[in-house]
Amino acid sequence: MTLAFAKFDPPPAQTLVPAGVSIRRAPGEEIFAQGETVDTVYQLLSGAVRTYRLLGDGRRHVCDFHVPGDVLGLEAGGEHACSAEGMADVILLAIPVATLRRLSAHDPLLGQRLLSIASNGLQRSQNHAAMLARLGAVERVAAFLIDFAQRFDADDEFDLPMTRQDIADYLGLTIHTVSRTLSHLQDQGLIDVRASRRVRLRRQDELLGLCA
Amino acid sequence: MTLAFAKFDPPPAQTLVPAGVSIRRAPGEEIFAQGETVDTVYQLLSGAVRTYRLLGDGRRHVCDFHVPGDVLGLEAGGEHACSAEGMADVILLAIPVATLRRLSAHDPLLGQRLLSIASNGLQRSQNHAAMLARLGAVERVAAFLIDFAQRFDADDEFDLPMTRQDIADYLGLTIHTVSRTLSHLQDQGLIDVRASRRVRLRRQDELLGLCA
DNA sequence: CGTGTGGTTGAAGTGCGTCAAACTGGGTGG
DNA sequence: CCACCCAGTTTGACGCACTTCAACCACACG
Repeated sequence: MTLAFAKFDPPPAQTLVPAGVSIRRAPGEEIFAQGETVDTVYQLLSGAVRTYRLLGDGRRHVCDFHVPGDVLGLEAGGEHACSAEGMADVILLAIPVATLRRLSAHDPLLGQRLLSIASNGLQRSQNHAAMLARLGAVERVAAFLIDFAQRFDADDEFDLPMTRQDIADYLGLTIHTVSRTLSHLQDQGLIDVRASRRVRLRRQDELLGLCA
Repeated sequence: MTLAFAKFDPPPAQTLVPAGVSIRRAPGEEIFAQGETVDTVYQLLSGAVRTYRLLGDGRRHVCDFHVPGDVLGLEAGGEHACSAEGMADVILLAIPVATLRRLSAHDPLLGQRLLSIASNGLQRSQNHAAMLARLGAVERVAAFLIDFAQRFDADDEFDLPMTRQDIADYLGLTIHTVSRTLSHLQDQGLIDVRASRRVRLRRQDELLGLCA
């Protein structure tokens, strides 16, 4: 658990609770699945995770991408509304909900912390919904790049841990449109796609201007 | 406050806390506004409320419609991410966040209640996002009608408290598409639009089948 | 009876999806 | 070392669903 921290830089801001065990997952491996009973909550220590839902007819919707420090699986009903998978090698802190409930019964601060995590998730989801409802393809891709850069790296050049299909399913587009839009932004000189997974943001201010 | 309950049937399941004062708002009147500091949380006692965001260029996105019993304004950061307005005459219970914080410090059950409210909101928002990302106009309108009927009324005929523009801004469509889609569903015999605001669901099962 | 707000409907335009094909880089085996 | 393969990606041509533009309609209110 502390070992997991040691080799990464920077370490997650803080662990949710001084409890739980760290687990490891390979890329593409399932962490929890849509419909499963929620008995464990996870905090991502390193790597990157996607959460997604499968619709009735097989269409996929990526709910969010998660970075170290994020808490996953803190959900309302008794069962998970999303599945979660690593997009790279992933280390997580697994915390039984029973433990969480027990601790928060005596620690109002933890309760507030959990509330704040859920509220933050709500806010992210509402941003996401607003984007899907009202922005065009260029605006969506620009918003995605800006958001990703802020959350993962804060640098202006970085590697994307997800495929074009993941991005498309997150943005409500097809891989074709995502690919075309990235090419388009490159033609405009706003970004460099140095390799399919490696991107440099050249005019972050202009990208931001595109996000409405 | 109890007076507010008395004249409505059924009354909201339960009040959040035995505190706060009831306030009244006219249709279209603001309850709180995007960007304002969160100093009060509201529980809707009667009427119907829309929460919405304005994007940079004036486009509007309706985050959700709220029914009696719903809690509004429980948000993460220090400020509201949405504005809230009544769509009809509205009665709300206004609870200072300071009160809420004080009570929840000594009542872990309240903390869990708040967490569950926020998680439910998150789940609704994720459903909403998935719909916006992946469903077509007919599916969106069908999903909206089914959801609304379940939450407001549970009957198969009801009045919509919102305008076509509200629905369009909620579904990520234009009023034209919403109107056309309703006409289309009526032509199929799935619904009756008895007046512009009054709808009857004739084949709820088939509507449900459209929602993927 | 005139005016205004909200809703419906038609015709034309367009942004993204679909279909189809070519490309790229990494891995494997001959 | 090269031939091959394969998943992921890019790009083009075309079609369609939804938007846009433009009327017209319905009902409430002064």
